[in-house]
Amino acid sequence: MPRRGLMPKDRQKGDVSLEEKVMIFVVMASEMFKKNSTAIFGQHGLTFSHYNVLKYLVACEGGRDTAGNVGKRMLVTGANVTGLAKRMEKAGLIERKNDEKDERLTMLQITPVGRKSLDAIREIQEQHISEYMQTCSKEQQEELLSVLKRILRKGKQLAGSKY
Amino acid sequence: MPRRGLMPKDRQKGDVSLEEKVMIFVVMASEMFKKNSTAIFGQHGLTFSHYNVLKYLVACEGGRDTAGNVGKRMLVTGANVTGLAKRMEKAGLIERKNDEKDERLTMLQITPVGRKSLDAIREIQEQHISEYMQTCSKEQQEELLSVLKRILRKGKQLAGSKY
DNA sequence: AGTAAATAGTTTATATGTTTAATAAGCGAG
DNA sequence: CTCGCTTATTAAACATATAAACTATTTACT
Repeated sequence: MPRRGLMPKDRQKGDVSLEEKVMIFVVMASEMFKKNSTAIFGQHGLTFSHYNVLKYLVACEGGRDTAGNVGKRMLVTGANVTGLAKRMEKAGLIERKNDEKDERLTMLQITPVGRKSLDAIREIQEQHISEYMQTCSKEQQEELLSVLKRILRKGKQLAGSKY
Repeated sequence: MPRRGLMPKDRQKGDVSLEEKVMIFVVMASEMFKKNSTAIFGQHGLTFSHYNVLKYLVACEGGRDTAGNVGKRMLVTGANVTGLAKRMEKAGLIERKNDEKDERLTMLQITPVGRKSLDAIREIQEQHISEYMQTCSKEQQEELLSVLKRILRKGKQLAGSKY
């Protein structure tokens, strides 16, 4: 029987390689974390995306950045940011206004309400995350982070210049 | 100044803990992988969800399982499976029919077209995944998988009996 | 200055995914 | 045989995502 590609001879067609298992579990762990986080954020009127935008903005100079940069960070297209930003503005979490120097730019700025929402969530989310991380040592966390960073960088490479 | 919770004294309020960084990168790596995979699957008329359903079904006895079990595997609610399964049936990837023994159950079964789609994607997706995994050793992959499994299990715990 | 190209966002159309709540139908224990 | 449980579907509302077409602005070049 002919063998194709890189499949080890002890792995059958229907089996799943270690490599694929790793990526499957990256995705499943992520999905589970997102769902549990969304449940927490929802109690404070935020979606997972809302939280991440706020979390990013609050770390920016003046609590503001361009729509484009937010999109890059969130790994989504510009059209997406428009809708997301509008919903967040309607919820009072951010403000949108054009940059004074470059009128093409839409600046997104976190509002006091947005900061308050983040504050309300901070402790419980830290606790939530700690639950997951209790399953591994600090050293394992460091290594996990290092590997994930390399995986993400590779992903960006593969995606080209989209993000 | 009072200190609250478990925040180490050398971390400022706006900073991100190692623990949170790990989870952020789990999510970002997952999102990036999903996007790149979706681009590949899209060339064969599949979404990321479609692929995962097919991948699961093909490993099942007779290429079939209940809608409920598929939902559990995909970490989504039943209502979601209904819509997903309908779209996949319309695309000819699966068949839906009631179980003969228990008429409550909706069995989802992969069709020859579904199998062919999977076959068409297999090699390129294996190559795609290998690209990511070239960034770390087999030993690191084993450890990564082991940690992710624990994280996922913890996530399921936290979610209760939903999945 | 004037024009072309590049950049940033928005709009539109479409598809997909998601949750909650209400409903329907079948099964099984008593 | 009927009550309660399980399973799945439906419906409504909304969030997310993409591509393609379009507007407006800036920058580079002649």
